[in-house]
Order: sequence, then C-alpha cells, then structure tokens
Amino acid sequence: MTAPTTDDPRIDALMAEVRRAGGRVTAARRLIVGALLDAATHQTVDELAAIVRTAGPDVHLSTVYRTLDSLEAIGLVEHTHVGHGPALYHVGRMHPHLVCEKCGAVIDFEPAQLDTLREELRERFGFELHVGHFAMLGHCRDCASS
Amino acid sequence: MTAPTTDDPRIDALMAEVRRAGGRVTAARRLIVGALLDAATHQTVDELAAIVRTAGPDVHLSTVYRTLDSLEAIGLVEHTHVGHGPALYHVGRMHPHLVCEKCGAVIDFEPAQLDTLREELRERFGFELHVGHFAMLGHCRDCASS
DNA sequence: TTAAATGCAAAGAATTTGCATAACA
DNA sequence: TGTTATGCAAATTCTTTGCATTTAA
Repeated sequence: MTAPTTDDPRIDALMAEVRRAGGRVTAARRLIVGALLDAATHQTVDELAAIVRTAGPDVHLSTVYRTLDSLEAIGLVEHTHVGHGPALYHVGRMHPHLVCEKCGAVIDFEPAQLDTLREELRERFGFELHVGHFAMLGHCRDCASS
Repeated sequence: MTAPTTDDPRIDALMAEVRRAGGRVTAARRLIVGALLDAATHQTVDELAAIVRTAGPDVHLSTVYRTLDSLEAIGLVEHTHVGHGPALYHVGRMHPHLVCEKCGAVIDFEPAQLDTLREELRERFGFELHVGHFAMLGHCRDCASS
C-alpha cells in the first residue's frame, strides 16, 4: 500500500474549489483527494481509506465518507453503484461505466456513446437517463471468452 | 396490506418447476410467489415479507431471502440492483429496468430495445452487457417535468 | 425416513449519525 | 472566535449464516 500523492497540482485546484464552496481544506481531505487522483481505476471507500491511512493513520472511515459526500455535493466527485458490492468513487464529471460481474473490471466511456439510447428512452418513456450514477453490468472481454 | 393470492394458476405452474428442479413446495413458498405475482411492480424483500405475513405471520425474513435465492437459481425470479435502496425482485425473464431516482417508479422494457447499444459495446469494448441485473437510473416523465 | 426448508438469533457488510473535541478561516 | 470537520462509538439498513427443528416427498 503506497501513500497517496501530496504534490499533485490537481489537489490544490480541487482544494481551491472546496474553499470557494465555503468548505475547509484539511490534511485528511488532501490525502483523500490525493488517493482518488492516484487511482488507475475507481475505488471503494475502504480502498481509499486504506491508502489514506498509510499517510494519516487516524483518518476515520466516516471521515472518508463525509469528505466524499462533501466533494460530491460540490460536484467534484461522483459515485457509482455496482450491483452487489460497495459504491465506487471517482473524481470528475459524470460518465457511464461498464463493470464486469466476474472480475470487477471497470470500463469508463463517453456519455455521448449513450446519446442514441438516451433519445430513445426520452421519446418512448419520457425518461431522462442519468448516465453516471449506475453501472451497466456484464462480462468484460477476458471473462466473456473464458 | 392484502394477503397474497393463493389461487392463481401461475403459482401451481411455478411450484411444478420448483419440484422439477428438486425443490420442495411449502406454504411459505406458495405465499411468496403469490405475493410476487400479485405485484403491479417489482418489490423489495421487506415489501414481500409484509404481504406474506398477512397470511402467514411466522414466515421469517430470512425465509423470504432464501426462497427468492432458490427461485432465482432455477431461473424463475430475478433481482435488480437500484442505486441506493434494497434490491427489487420480480418473476420471469431478465429484462432491463428504468428506475426513477426521485419517486422510485420502475419502467420495464424489452431487451431488444437495447440491442443496438449491446452490439456497440461488444464491438468497441468486447463487453457482454447483461441487461437484467442492474437498473438504469434517471427521472421519470413526471419527475423530470416538475 | 431423510434431505430440504424453516424459524430464530446472530453475524456481516456498507453506510450514516450523534456528540464532544480539534482545527481551519 | 466561530464554524466546520474529525474521531470515535453506536445505530441503521440490507443481507447472509449457523443451528436445531420441522416438514415435504
């Protein structure tokens, strides 16, 4: 387990946004967004907490939850529900996710890729699809072939 | 809270399938599938248990869970994950769901409606979409306009 | 009669909350 | 100095499990 980055300039950018929204910049928050930014893929709260604790052993799980909630309220972070298992968090804008039910691999893709479907659902059911907040489940290439 | 149907012929049909699969037909199981079949929409385990208990007060929540698991293993029932909140159960074949994040309304639709998307995801990512096991979230017509 | 299903209690996983203390602005 | 954020413990919600007992086949 590696400690989260602390010198990524994106951390400061995000913290500036937090401040602008009336929030406060704390050590725990810097670590948490550092861990979020490091990640190659989306992460659960437990995973984030484990990384954060390598640098700040006292950061409590509830602090991670609350920090992510705050960041999400400001629009800096999103979480996605994945079938069973815990929610996945990631920085940045809403986008659709494919999640493999076998190996857990997450594939991000562009919202535009769902425009046709979105239009179809809007016309047919009057339903406004929110692409970011749920994952589409199935099998990834590797798991589908095996 | 109304007691579940007990004279729906579909109950017997489903029980026949249970028997064929080596399972046993019990009073609890008849009540549970009765409740499932009555429903206008998909239901949570708690909702089902409440209905079932009007006729069989001792049917335990864990029995409802286990019965639904068994029925799902045989392929008679499916459950769908809906963002936060508990899973929704329904009889019958896998199909996609739209769930309103505001009012909880569930819209079922035909798997074929997603064929284009499916083909696209397969080509682009090698991803095999399983349409039944997750809900696509958004706002229904009423909630979107208000 | 015997394997499967049930009731009950308890545990488990994921998340939220209350409250006193600490620390940012 | 006055909130806001944190740590901690405890509560909540949804679901699963172990075990002794009951019951369908």
